[in-house]
Amino acid sequence: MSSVSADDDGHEPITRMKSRDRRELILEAATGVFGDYGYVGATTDQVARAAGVSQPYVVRMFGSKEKLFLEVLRRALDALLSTFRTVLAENSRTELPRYFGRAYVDLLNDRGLLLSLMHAFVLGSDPVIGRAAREGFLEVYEFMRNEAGFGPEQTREFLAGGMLINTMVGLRMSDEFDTNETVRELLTIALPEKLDLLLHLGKTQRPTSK
Amino acid sequence: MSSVSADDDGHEPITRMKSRDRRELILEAATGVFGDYGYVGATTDQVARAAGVSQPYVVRMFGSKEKLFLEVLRRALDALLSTFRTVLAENSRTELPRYFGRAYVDLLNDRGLLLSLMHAFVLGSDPVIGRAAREGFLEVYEFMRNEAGFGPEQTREFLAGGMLINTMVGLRMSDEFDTNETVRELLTIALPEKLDLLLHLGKTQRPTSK
DNA sequence: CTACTAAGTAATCATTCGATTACCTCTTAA
DNA sequence: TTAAGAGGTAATCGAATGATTACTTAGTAG
Repeated sequence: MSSVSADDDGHEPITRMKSRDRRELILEAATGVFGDYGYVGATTDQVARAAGVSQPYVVRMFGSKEKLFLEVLRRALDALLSTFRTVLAENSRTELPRYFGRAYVDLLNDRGLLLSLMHAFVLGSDPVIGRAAREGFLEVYEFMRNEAGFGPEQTREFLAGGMLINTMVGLRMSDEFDTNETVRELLTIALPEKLDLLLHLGKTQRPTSK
Repeated sequence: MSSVSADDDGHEPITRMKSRDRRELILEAATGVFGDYGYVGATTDQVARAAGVSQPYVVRMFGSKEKLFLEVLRRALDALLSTFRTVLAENSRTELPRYFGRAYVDLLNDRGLLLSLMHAFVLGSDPVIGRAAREGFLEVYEFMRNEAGFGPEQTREFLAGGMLINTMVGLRMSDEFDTNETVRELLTIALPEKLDLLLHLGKTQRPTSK
């Protein structure tokens, strides 16, 4: 969730914002909340609170919870792809996989981003979200094959590694890092360098109440 | 979901069963439903209908939706591990990875089994389900390392490949197989042989109403 | 037979949640 | 200065859902 004023509770001088800016704020908050609870599990009220606005405002601004999630998904994919494109532009072709890997793990800094993606990837049965999720995954696949010039097996390896990382994150496996030897082993294996990054995201904050 | 009398609607001579058997039936139905809609998205009523019993009966038999899901998760893990143990016992150590891979994909025959696992793996933030899911994943990891004798990198590769397959299934990517060239490419790459199996599971049946 | 137990349901309740409505109040252009 | 539009909320609604309660009825042991 937003690192600044996580619990934007109370009624501090809610400064009026241009709706574009407010929209941005809400999308960031929503990314965090959807990442933590999933599409179905998250409530528009949680998003509203995290963004410091009222629940009806969230719904009205995006039309529906579903449309809000679709925007979150879209933004997450854009962030992922644009990150990769930057990496692609700044590095030589050799060693590219390693750099992509690093960049991917770096995306964990944007709390909720990869988690929201992950949640979308499991919603294949949903008529509208499922379609969007499939198309999103395919975009990434096509980027690898066509833009980055990865071969089939190289692509498979990369995507598979990414899904393993996603799973570790989705499971909040890092929460158990210093209490469980096996977890340490697993995470060390699963994360290509950058283990420290995962660990310093802070233990998953658990809002006790919805 | 159950292949026989999928929609056990109406009030056909509901033969009374020993509760052990009924329990089994409900667990199978629940595996399918949870696989399709996820823990939060699935309703106890959907499970009940799929099992051909009333909703209160489902809740009473398992205590709560949460406990029901935990049992589904437990069974899925047991099925996975016992399958692997069988493979392990029947084959020589060399070529083991390939056989595990096949066995894993074969598990797709048990509709909902891998999907339910996948759904659990994304619930890390849930206090009780998250813990169970982490422990479950660790069981699989430890099996690979200790029982199957996989090395670290070999284990990583295997788990990563598994997560990629899970993602393809969760996304219902195969639904698009014959309408999208890229999907064909992706699935061919992602699935080590056994592609046909994934394709013949039947297009995800979509009950239009909950 | 009969009475008891286990299998199973109908009815209904309390909550939760997304959405809608009706309203308020800043900001700003003329 | 003021009207109007944009930013924003309080109140509330209806549907969905997990759970509970109070029953009914099929087996089955004696």
